[in-house]
Amino acid sequence: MSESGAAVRNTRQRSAVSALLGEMEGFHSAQDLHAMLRQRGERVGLTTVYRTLQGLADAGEIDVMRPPGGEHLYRRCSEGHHHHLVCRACGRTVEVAGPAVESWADRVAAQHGYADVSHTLEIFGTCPACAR
Amino acid sequence: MSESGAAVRNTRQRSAVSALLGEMEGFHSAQDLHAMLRQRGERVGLTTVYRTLQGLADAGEIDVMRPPGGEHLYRRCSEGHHHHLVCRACGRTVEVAGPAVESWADRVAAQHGYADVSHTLEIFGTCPACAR
DNA sequence: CGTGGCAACGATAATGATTGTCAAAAACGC
DNA sequence: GCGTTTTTGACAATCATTATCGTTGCCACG
Repeated sequence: MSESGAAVRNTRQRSAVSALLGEMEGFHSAQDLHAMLRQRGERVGLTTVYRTLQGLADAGEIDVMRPPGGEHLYRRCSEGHHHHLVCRACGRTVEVAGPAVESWADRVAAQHGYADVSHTLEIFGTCPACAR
Repeated sequence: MSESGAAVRNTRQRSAVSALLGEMEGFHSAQDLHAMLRQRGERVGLTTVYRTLQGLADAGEIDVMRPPGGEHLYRRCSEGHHHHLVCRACGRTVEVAGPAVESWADRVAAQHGYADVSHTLEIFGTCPACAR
């Protein structure tokens, strides 16, 4: 028992999910991803997909969105803190950064004495292609 | 058959839900509110509570939050656009306004050609009382 | 190279909030 | 009051997510 109790094992299924996320554009639900893995012939259980996605999300390697309407959507994103500009119609997503927003949120929270601050921000709109 | 067929009727149940929201502080789930109405002796069906809350939310009279963990939370808020600073531990909520954020969001969306823009923003932290 | 411990897997059942259904009741206009 | 139309509400249905638990396979160490 080494002191680095990571104990995260490298399994075929985990690799498959991670690889799939690497290729995909945009957000997809857990069940979507599961279906795609099946189509590819990868045999991965739905439970495992959920578990893996949660693990990746906890590790900060993917982003989670909870759109009104039910399912959680996951996506491999660039590193660092950023937010999303999402098309209501087609789902096309643009990553946006807003340093000013980050500092504003921290400042406002601090003013009210709140500590250990985080925030969520999503921008919705209709993209140029769908606007027509 | 008139197209202006709003026809929103004023019912005892609707008043009860609205009144309850007026007295409550903080966010509460639909099932919470339903239980409270029951305790008061008001006889309102759970289905109706959901419907009423949705109606109020659509009308912009209350705000909805979807915290990680499941249930939708509803709250009567001050009018106008604002966001929430929520304590992770006790749920205490502060309304905050950030005109700069609004314009930033609109500007960013416009830069990418997105139209009909809206956004959601929540700030989470630990309030002074819970920090100790 | 073999083996044992332990985490991960995965099929299935359980959970639980939300939504749909539809007959009966209540509101509103006249 | 009366008829029409909306609303109500008990219950069933939906459906994504989570828990369960026996099995499998990874990994380290002998």
